[in-house]
Amino acid sequence: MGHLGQKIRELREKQNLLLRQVAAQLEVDTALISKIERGERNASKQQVIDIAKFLNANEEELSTLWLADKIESAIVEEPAIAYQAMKIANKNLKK
Amino acid sequence: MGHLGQKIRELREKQNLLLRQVAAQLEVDTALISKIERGERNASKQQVIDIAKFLNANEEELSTLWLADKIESAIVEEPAIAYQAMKIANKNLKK
DNA sequence: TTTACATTTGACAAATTTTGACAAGCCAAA
DNA sequence: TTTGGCTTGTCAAAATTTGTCAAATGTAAA
Repeated sequence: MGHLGQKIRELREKQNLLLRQVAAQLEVDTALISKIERGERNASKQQVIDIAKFLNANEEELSTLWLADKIESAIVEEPAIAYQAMKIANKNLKK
Repeated sequence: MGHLGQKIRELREKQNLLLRQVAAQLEVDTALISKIERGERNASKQQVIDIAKFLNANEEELSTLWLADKIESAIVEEPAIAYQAMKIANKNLKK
């Protein structure tokens, strides 16, 4: 787990930014950003938006990773039936 | 939303059982079963198992619907990116 | 109509989960 | 060593979820 966190870390390091700087921008503790990057905590939707902006990243891309993490944490306990369940969920999405 | 609830109601009515009877079996209030059937509340995993047993239903089928509901509620706010996110989640599921 | 149930609804307290801060700890580079 | 960046564990506050209760609503028979 941690698609979003991995991506954030990658983006942040590529720009030589410190956790502290991202944290300041979002007005949260450094520890929280650390946890988000390592997938120990989930970011809120607003935080994803703010991070995307600060890191000059594509907001939709980050949001997609964020949602993927959410889905993964929903299915992780039930891998055997996850695929079928996603098929059902996806089908009804189209309506 | 409410794949599981719909199915439960269908099974229960086909067997001419009352909410009260299902509730008694699960040792919960009738109102809760009503809410589960109408998708107003989520059942716990254990409740899904107990209901499947009591209604002589396929446990895996009900669990799948239960998980589909969970996934749907995760993606419902982000329909535009849901498909892509599911693809990512599914990909990592295989590992 | 009344009556008798079955179901639904809304409000609520209790329980659980999530959230973010804080402080202490770790680790690598100087 | 010290320094600076990151990580970790713990905690209280906030938010969400859970199931119950009582009242409301629906329904079918008498």
